Amino acid sequence: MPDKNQPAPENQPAGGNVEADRRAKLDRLRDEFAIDPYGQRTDGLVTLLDARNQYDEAADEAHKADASQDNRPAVKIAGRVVLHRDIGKLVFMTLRDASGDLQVAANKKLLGETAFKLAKLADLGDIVTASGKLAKTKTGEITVWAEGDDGFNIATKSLAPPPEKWSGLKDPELRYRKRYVDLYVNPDVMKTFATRSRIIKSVRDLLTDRGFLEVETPMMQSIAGGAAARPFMTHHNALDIDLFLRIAPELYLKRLLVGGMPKVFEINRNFRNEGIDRSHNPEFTMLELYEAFGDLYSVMDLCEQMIHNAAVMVRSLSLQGEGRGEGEPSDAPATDPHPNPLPERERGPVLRFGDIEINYARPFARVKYHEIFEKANGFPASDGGQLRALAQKLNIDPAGKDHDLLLNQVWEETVEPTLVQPTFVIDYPASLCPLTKRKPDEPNIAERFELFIANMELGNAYTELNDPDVQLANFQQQIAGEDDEDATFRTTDDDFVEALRVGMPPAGGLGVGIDRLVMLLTNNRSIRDVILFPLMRPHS
RNA sequence: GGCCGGGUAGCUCAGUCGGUAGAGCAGCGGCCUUUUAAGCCGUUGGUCCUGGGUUCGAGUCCCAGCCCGGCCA
Repeated sequence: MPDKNQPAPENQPAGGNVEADRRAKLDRLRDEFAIDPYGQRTDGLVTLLDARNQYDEAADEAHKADASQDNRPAVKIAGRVVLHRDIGKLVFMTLRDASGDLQVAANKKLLGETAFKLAKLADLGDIVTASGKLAKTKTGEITVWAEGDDGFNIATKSLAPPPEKWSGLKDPELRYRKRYVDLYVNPDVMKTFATRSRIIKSVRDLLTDRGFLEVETPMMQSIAGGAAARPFMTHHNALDIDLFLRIAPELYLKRLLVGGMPKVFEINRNFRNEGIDRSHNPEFTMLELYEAFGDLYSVMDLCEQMIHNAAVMVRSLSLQGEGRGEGEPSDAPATDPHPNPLPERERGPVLRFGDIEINYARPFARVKYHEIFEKANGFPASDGGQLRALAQKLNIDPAGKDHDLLLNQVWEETVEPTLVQPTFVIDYPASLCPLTKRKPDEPNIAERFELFIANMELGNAYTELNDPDVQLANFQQQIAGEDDEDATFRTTDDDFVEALRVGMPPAGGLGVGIDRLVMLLTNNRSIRDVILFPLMRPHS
């Protein structure tokens, strides 16, 4: 056994002597206990939640009354040690896995000598296995009482010093950089990402049930089209060509409609070389879908159903959680400062987002762009004089802007803050949406909607433009009209125009920001809390 | 891009008026068979983000920079 009192070695690793102490234990596991501190396959494990649910109160009571009666269920479990209480000949540990926490007791009388020594040797952060019977302690805690020669083992030694055991890992920078620690230290984080996976599955299930085909289109494109955004650039060596990471899959998905796929969708990453803030990460996940012979309204119904379904699913998850005494939204206050402003209607789940509650009952509100402007501001959107006056009051410079552009800036300032509950805004001015079909009887109105929830723009949809001549003219006008540096990235996608010449059926198209949807449904105010590894500047 | 806040032990945080760097947890050495953040005794551990400056003396004051967060555009 190494001398514990010897001075710490030189070249101490970061973490003071903690890692050195743990490396000494690693050596002991190999030399003294002859076990592999990095483990191997283990069959027959159950999750900590499953183990807890197998506890049999009657069997426990019967055994306590008469020790010769023992029908208590036995389980084999694995988990990370998050608490370790050594009281001599008895050691209590709290293990954690993705399903929850469970206490293990190592009793010198029940365990083999080696297994008991291992239990005393285990450190916070080690991944251990235990097998034994389920029984409550004096204080009523359901506990696995490890038993036998193999009743306890260290499956993976952790060398890194763990975070503080009840304050946990709080520093947001460390949480994002060391997400692998954040996930096990902060159970709400695990829950958010489990819910994220379920939300995406819910969206995917609805679309595949409706006959949509899931496809993958290029992320590396020689022309970055389908949106107005600055792309990332890269280079392919063998072909010696510059490529862009895509800013949108739109132009490829539409080519699939041309080819005869009637309903397609893609859930995948887009990349935009722009700023980072609470709602923007350079790579983010979008759903885009296209439905041949649909239009704005067909995809509106689909969008509404999709978000409603996801909210119902999340609500049911949190109700299950409440049953076990967990599952409240991560930062829900202990006492509700805004008691029940909305009754939970039979059809509609209600989910908290920050201080507000969002009711996802169908149908969502549908409002016209101009009407809601007038309602918010008290004068018609067509009134240029009042519009300019209001713009100045809002510190928006009207110089050089045409009516609709100025209107939209004022609209964003004055109307968006009112759009809290799920609301489809329709009848956008056509000049703001050059890539959208016009209403047949109102050429100044675009067949477009945007969906707002909690003041965030969540979805955007069009009746898609499929006239190749109009599309080509729009490309050319867009390039001619812009002389900022972004314009260097804009190129007419001739092949896309060629595809439209082949003929794309009339179609509805929809885009939904998946990260924002997850933020809403999991009550996280920052996109970094719903992306596992948000982009951070590298550290030395 | 602008403004504001933060960066001190592995983690969570104190640090007064500028006067030799602190606590809890973790770690290490002990004691302990029903603990719940176990407890008790002892104890190790510091590039105070970086670089300049002021000063007899800087974690603290000043300047510049880096990183993170928040608000705004």
